[in-house]
Amino acid sequence: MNLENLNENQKKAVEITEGPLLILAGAGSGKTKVLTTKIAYLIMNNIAQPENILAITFTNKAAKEMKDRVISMLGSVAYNIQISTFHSFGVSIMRSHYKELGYDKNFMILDSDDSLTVIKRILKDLNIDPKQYSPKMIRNRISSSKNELIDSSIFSKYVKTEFDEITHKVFIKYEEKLKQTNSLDFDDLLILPIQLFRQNPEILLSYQEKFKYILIDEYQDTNEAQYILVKMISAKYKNICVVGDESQSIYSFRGSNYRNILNFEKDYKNTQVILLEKNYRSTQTILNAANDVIKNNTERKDKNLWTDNVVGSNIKYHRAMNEKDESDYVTSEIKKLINTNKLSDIAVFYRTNAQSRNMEEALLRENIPYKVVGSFYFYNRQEIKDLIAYLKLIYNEKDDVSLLRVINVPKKGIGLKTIENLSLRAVINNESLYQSINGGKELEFKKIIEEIKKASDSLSLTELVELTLEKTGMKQELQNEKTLESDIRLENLEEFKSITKTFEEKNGIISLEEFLLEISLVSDIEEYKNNTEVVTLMTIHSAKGLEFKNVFVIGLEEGIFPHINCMDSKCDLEEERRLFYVAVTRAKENLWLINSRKRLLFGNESANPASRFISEIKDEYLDKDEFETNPIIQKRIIGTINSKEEYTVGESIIHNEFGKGIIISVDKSLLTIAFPHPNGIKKIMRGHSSIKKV
DNA sequence: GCCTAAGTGCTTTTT
DNA sequence: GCACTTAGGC
Repeated sequence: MNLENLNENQKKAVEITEGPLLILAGAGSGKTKVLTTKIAYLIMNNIAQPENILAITFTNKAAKEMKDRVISMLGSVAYNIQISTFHSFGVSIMRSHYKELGYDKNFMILDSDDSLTVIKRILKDLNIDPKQYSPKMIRNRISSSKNELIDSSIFSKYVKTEFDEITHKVFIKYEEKLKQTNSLDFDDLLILPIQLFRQNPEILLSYQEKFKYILIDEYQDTNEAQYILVKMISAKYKNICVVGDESQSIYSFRGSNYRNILNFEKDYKNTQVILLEKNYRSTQTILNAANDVIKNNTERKDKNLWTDNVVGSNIKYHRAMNEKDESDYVTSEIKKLINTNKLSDIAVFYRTNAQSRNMEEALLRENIPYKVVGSFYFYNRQEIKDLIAYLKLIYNEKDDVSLLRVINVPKKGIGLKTIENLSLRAVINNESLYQSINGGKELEFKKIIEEIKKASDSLSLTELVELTLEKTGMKQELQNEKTLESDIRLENLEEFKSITKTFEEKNGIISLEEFLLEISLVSDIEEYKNNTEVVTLMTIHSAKGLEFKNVFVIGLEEGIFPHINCMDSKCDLEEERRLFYVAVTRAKENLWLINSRKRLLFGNESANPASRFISEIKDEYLDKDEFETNPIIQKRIIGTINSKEEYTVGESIIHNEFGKGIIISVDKSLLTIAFPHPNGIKKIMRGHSSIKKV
């Protein structure tokens, strides 16, 4: 096989096929090229059969990209290579071994929203006030525990605070509920395979024998469960090749631990290490800027990323007046690019999903086609969620969560009372809600589901969707409504059918099971579309692993990026900096860094100083476009507080947490108060703690 | 049981 | 600004 187009180290990385191999690959150093070439090398040199190779990536996007590349190198044999995300790999294990773990064949996967719904319901059952104990926090706590392989019984040993105690109670119920409804959450997809392997060494052995060659991309982002899973499967042959860069570790909120990559040599004896330091992607200027920023992090291995690409043009820094002005600026710059660039060469990155909206509005106004990657907006629409809930229930009647969602959709007079009775009966008889239906208006509902179920065997997926929309009355209801709103909903449902159609065209005859599994892991509509000639909008997290000729990073303000929740601890701040590093190193030729003096945040106007990351870049690499030097922003926290007392604007008060402040506005019982604060960040707080008149 | 208005809290990031 | 919850009238 011809490895001529690789450099020395890349070549070595491909040729070392036996034993543990650690590839420390800086941004843009061609690691995907190395990985895909390595897979091709293994197969073409008959070292491994396609089915002996397991390649794991982090995002669906990355998996798809790798698969496409391998297919173009190897042709159809490549279809037998398991290239997937950790989670979809987990699904494939569960589909073969659900029995050993006591699940039914038609298990369902809950996304994080579903998990939250389950937890809210448990809180209700346990009479716990969700305002006092945030369901989200409980969910996150449970999820991170699971990712550390801590189940509820182990968790009991770590209970210290009252919150822990509540979490523990909910944790137990949550486990019960999921098992009872034959459902798995995302974390189960990692920990159940581990449990399976621990309990059944012979099954583990079969996986070890099957996957003799293992490749893991973005190893710095693995969490404990993923780390253990990989370790187990690779234990026999130890042909494990991991690629990563601790400077790009950005998933610690999900339990990822970049020390996994720093410790790889200790974990796997006789590891060979290869450094890929030459960058093929970016101009020298962009690379210099990235290096300037990342060197402010203390916890990192020293890498020296270099390139022999051209110096390139300076990075453009623009400070806009407000968020509208910001997106208008980006749009006008994009318009300048259109003549000489493909739209697919342009990307806009932001820190939080909410920031896409202004950008979308501006692009819509100017008729510039775009796509928002990783937006679950479509699947989060009420009508789509309802439809999916119906489909899930048709597939798995034990799915109580879905049943509760749609039992009264469209409205048929089934309210709280009915559901309470139903729940009670279900608990007593230890059966699902669906099973416990035996009369009333609910029976009508059950009959409809039964009818669709019966018909489903002889229908294609798209036909099944159509039948569901008709039999349930969802379609009729919307057609009768005849409002703008209902029209949009109908359109969305049509769009859903076009997704199932595309799906069928791509995959042939597809079962409801396969479809539901797929959309539970890939709930991003863009993955199913082929609209390639568009500008790409996405969060920096989704941008990892990708590259674009022209990159805009917006919202570079203290409090947004670095995000306000990440500014307190050094460790979080370093992760924000790594995130910024990822953003910058996506750009091949041109980079814009943009922020705004003022913006509407949570409905309040706020003024944030420019992100510290900008000042970490040497001035010589920046073309600054701001019509005044950065003013020293007045340092204050703004708090809004409920109060019955009479206050007037301008009055001084004392707050028991923030100290002295001044009333800025009075709106009914809502007060907005300014407090001096060293960070210069506005913090919105409402409805708690007391203030006193001075 | 359904509808509406008022109230409340909230946004990191992904599978 | 928005989505979600809750209370109260029908």
